[in-house]
Amino acid sequence: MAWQFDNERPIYTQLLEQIRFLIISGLYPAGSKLPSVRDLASEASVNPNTMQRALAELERSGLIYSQRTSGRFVTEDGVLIKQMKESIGKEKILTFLHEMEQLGYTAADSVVLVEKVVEEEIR
Amino acid sequence: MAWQFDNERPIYTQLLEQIRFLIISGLYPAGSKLPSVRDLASEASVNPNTMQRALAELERSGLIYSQRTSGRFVTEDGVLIKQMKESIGKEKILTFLHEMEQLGYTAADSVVLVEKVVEEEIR
Amino acid sequence: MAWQFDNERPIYTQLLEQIRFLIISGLYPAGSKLPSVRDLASEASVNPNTMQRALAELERSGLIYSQRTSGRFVTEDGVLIKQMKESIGKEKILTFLHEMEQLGYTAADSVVLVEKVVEEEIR
Amino acid sequence: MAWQFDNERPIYTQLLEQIRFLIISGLYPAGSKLPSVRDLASEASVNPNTMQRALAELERSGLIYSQRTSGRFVTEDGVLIKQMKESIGKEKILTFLHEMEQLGYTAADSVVLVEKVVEEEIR
DNA sequence: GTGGTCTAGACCACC
DNA sequence: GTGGTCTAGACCACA
Repeated sequence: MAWQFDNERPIYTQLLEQIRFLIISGLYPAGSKLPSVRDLASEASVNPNTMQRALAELERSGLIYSQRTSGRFVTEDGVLIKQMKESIGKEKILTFLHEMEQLGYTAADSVVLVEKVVEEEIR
Repeated sequence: MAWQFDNERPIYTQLLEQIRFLIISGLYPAGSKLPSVRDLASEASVNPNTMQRALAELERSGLIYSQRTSGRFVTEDGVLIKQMKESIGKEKILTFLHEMEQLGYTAADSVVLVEKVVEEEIR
Repeated sequence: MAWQFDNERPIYTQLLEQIRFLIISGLYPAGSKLPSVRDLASEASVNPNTMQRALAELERSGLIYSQRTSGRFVTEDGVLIKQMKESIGKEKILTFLHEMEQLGYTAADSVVLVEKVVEEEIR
Repeated sequence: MAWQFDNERPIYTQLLEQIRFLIISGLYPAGSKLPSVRDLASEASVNPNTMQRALAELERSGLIYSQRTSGRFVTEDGVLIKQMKESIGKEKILTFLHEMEQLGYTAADSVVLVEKVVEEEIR
């Protein structure tokens, strides 16, 4: 896994997103145990406090839970994971459409443009 | 014009975007004179310095220029305005697609999802 | 004559420099009569007040003088004109050398670099 | 370091130039950490905001970058630093030659005059 | 402690 | 009245 960050946004946010991706994509399957904070932190070359914060946020969202003695685990609730993915995705789409409107494109315009860009990318 | 801001991002950035929208959408036509910094600032209820900063950034992008003592004007270059709109739009699309991939959706998935959301919105 | 200005410096300064050039280069010969402020201003598309100020500064430097009733004239003192040219030139050279030192180039470095640039330009 | 300013040009511009000199000359080596905004500001006896602005401009040029919470650093790209020095130098030379032409000196004249002034200075 | 943002208020040159 | 600069002082998120 390539951990890399930009300076524009908080590190912990970017950590959160990347770990969330690992879970949502199934690389960290439902119910599996996460590496320790220390290990995750050293792997990502960040301060353990920062990693801690990212995990705490993920815990708040319900995607992971911590077992006092034995560490942190991905939720066993596969449905939750799927819902999470879908709701975040929808959120991103709405934000995107809103920003495009902000630029003067209607939702219909945006659809067409996205299709066009995707086609270009494929070529 | 309804000037409103969220607390997540710098105000000057949001000012910039909103003014840019006014230009791109043609509400401030090419070559037209902008209100003075002070007027814009008071209209948006921000400090003149904050507005100044937003305008300075817009100036750097070439969308507006300032005439030492007579005020600020929208660029006369209509083509530039159009290009700006398109390039910002494309940028937003690419960012969006990237974030969706980050969530586990392929570009093709994203297209379908956007279409679906737009349809829902219309209903 | 092509009158054109940039926004970085005061208009009257740029007017001054351009008129000074006309005198120093002999296009406005020693002793000759200058066009009226109004004519000069309209030709340069600037406010007469601005042109007035430029001429006043030139007058202060001794390059021109005004005859209450009959208008403004270039000084008859050809030597003064020549001296002016040389002293301004020397001033510019010293400023230039100082700026280059500011960049980490010695005076000797600067000489070599200027020669190199001039050669390139010629080619 | 002797921080001193003239009143003709914005302080932030002069700060920028002086810090740029420190970098270009190697006094602040590639990759090294700069003092904090506050420290630099107090050292130069200017308002932190003014120093901030100078640094922000330097950042835009690529000579330095900021690490959200750990400070600002000189770019690690030594080549960029060298290129910057050369391109700024060339720019200054072209401006100089242009100004001299404006005075009625050809490029060849200018070369000779610069040499003469430098010789005088040495004596 | 670090960079970053914002406000309030002042001053300046220019036209 | 216009843009531009500067100061002083405050607050914030982040690490």
